[in-house]
Amino acid sequence: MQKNKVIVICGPTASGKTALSIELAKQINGEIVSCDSMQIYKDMDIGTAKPTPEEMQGIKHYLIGYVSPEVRYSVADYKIDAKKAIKEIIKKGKMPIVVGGTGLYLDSLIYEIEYQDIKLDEAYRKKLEKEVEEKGLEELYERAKQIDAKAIEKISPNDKKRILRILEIYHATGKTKTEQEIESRKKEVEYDYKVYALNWDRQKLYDRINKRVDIMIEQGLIEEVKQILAKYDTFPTAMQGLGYKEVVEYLEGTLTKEEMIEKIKMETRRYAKRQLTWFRKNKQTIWLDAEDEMQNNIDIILKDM
RNA sequence: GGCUUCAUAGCUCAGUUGGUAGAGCAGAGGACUGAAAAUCCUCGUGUCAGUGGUUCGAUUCCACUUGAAGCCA
Repeated sequence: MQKNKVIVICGPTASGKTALSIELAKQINGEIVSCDSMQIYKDMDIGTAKPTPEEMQGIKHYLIGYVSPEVRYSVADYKIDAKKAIKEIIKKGKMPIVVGGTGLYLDSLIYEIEYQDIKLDEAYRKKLEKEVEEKGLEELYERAKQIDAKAIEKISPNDKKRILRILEIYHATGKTKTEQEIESRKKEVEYDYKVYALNWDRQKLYDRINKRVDIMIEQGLIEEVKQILAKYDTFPTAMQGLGYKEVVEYLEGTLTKEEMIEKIKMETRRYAKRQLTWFRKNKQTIWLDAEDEMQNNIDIILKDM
């Protein structure tokens, strides 16, 4: 049986994914599934560059602004939500278009990675964090090495997050990370994902990022952050968002306004670089020249259909 | 106008008791399976301001020039 096609538009931040995907959706009767770890949150609109209703032009978007910033969201949640959205779109007889820049989330779809149904053990993570402080990361690194020597080969002794993760997986499931990863890739990929990535001359992309940050400030990013801080109490992951944590530093007086703006620009440029590294890894990806006419790129996508 | 100090990587600065130089930041490349807009790894040749002089050899010492900062008038 032929698999259903799912179009994927990825690329670094500020590369024009939104505009291209909406135009494409209009031409092929599509609907859009966002693949963005920050646009999922409510009330975080300006800083995450969510498409506005006007921009959407009536095209339905899924997985945008539907989670409270107080919720701890993860790739495992995303996988479930995105698959559901894709299924729904196909059921309607429309074409699903996955759009976004979060490489980890995207991989969960295109490689059909299966996550076991386990919750994060907050208490255990806190305990580990405390141990790091008291005994040092080295000791936990050694412990992780005992549990899963293969996984630790690829992990730096400084990579706290991944070292803790090895311990957490073992604690929660009794399995090693290596074992778990093998199991997670057993299922056949359900859809025929066609992955396109937008590419820019680096300097031009950076100019766009810089300009976009200035616009976010003009549009009221600082006010948006103030409102979120007033409305919610905790931010397990949402405050990792670029722009948000820097505005918080500014509000706390750690940074001047100018320093804050420069820092957001710089961190966003680096983020774009990391995104490009991620997307370059998948050799099936078809790269589109974002500086070309939009319709030319749409035609390239249409030709493959 | 006089005196003093400074001029080294894109930026901030070390350093060479004379044998052509190295940190941080920026930047580049990479990794990535439940925090991922996160987290982590690797990568340092540049007329050592310019022109002369001393010297086997000058970025280093000397003179002058240019520029910057400070002090005195």
